[in-house]
Amino acid sequence: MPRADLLEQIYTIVAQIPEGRVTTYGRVAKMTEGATARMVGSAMRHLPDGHGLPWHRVINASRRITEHGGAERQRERLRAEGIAFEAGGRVSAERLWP
DNA sequence: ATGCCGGCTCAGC
DNA sequence: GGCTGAGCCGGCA
Repeated sequence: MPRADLLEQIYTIVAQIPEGRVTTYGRVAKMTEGATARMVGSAMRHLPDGHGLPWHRVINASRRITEHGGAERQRERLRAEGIAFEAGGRVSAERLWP
């Protein structure tokens, strides 16, 4: 599967995450045909402005926000959608999107 | 071609 | 739950 197609699949999947729900890099990766969690993370990082994708709804397998440049922004966006963080900065498992 | 690093994961302790 | 190491992927130097 060519890299461009995987990227397209990643975008399509991320675009489907409902508001107020989250999913993980690994889950998104598994829904594609061959992408790895790292590729998903990389894809999210290089998103241009105004893409409209809910990149903030993608968190790591520990159900936490991976520390990086825009981590703060991501946390705020999620909170704005009504997503609460449990002790340890974790997102409730019920918020996970299949 | 070679090597290193990444918004990651998972198996093993 | 925390720490470590491998994974064998793509992008970039």
